[in-house]
Amino acid sequence: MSTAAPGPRVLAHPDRDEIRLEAVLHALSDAVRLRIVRELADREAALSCSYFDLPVTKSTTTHHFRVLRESGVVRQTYQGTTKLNALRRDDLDALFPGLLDTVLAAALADSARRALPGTGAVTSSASG
Amino acid sequence: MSTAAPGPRVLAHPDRDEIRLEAVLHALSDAVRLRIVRELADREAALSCSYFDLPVTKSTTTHHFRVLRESGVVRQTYQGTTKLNALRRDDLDALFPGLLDTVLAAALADSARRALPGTGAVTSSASG
DNA sequence: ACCGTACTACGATGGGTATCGTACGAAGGT
DNA sequence: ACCTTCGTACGATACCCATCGTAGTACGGT
Repeated sequence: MSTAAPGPRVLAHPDRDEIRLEAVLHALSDAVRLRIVRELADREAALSCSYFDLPVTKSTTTHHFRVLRESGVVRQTYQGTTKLNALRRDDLDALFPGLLDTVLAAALADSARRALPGTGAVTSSASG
Repeated sequence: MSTAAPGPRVLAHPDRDEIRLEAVLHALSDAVRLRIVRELADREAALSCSYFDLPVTKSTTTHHFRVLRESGVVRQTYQGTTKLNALRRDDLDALFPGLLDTVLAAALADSARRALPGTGAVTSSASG
């Protein structure tokens, strides 16, 4: 006997038109999650959770993936013991054309910029 | 006598290269703030805080404007008793090209979509 | 000098959330 | 069967944050 229900192993995802912009932006406004999304976009493939080398524990990782899934940014599917994470690029692009790519480009620019101590460009502002 | 320092009435803004993507995304991930930013972009002008008819109290409004300012999304300047808020479009566009416009377009799409009950497009997902 | 308008500061509060540790469940290999 | 790997669930914690009300400051007009 299998005692009872052994666990459906099914993950709830928002439908395409249940995806809300604010939830997406919130999901992307965290450093760890942004890193995950960037990696997913770079690899252009579904990656397991353990693929990522994140500066947080496994529980926290689970939490972040859940936020990404529930906001509609990634789709998670079980593949044996591992769970594959794929960017919902089609849905995101359909709903918010260009948003993902622009954020990705911005993330690249942001991290590149922050890696440099001072490129001489003091920018401006704080003047008037 | 003016007792002491009457108050500099100067507001701290992040320098252009202190603006962080995550902070910007976080600032934009709130419905009230997104609404403010959309209005600012639509009017293409600096608007006073009281211009906005927001569903929150004045204290909360102040809070939201501060988040927008401290994240580098808006620039605030005093103009007599009122405070003018202007989108930092130049800085944002220089740092994250296209980000603001894409988010703005996404916000438009999102609110338009949410205004409609059901357009027939049941989307997909939730199938496997 | 007075008042009104515009915004701020402070304190409080409730809810969210990022983090952890530990214990558990599910799938696969030996 | 057993163990390992992968991920989840739950509880705890500390922090952040959106919200409010009230009291206060700054500026401009009368």
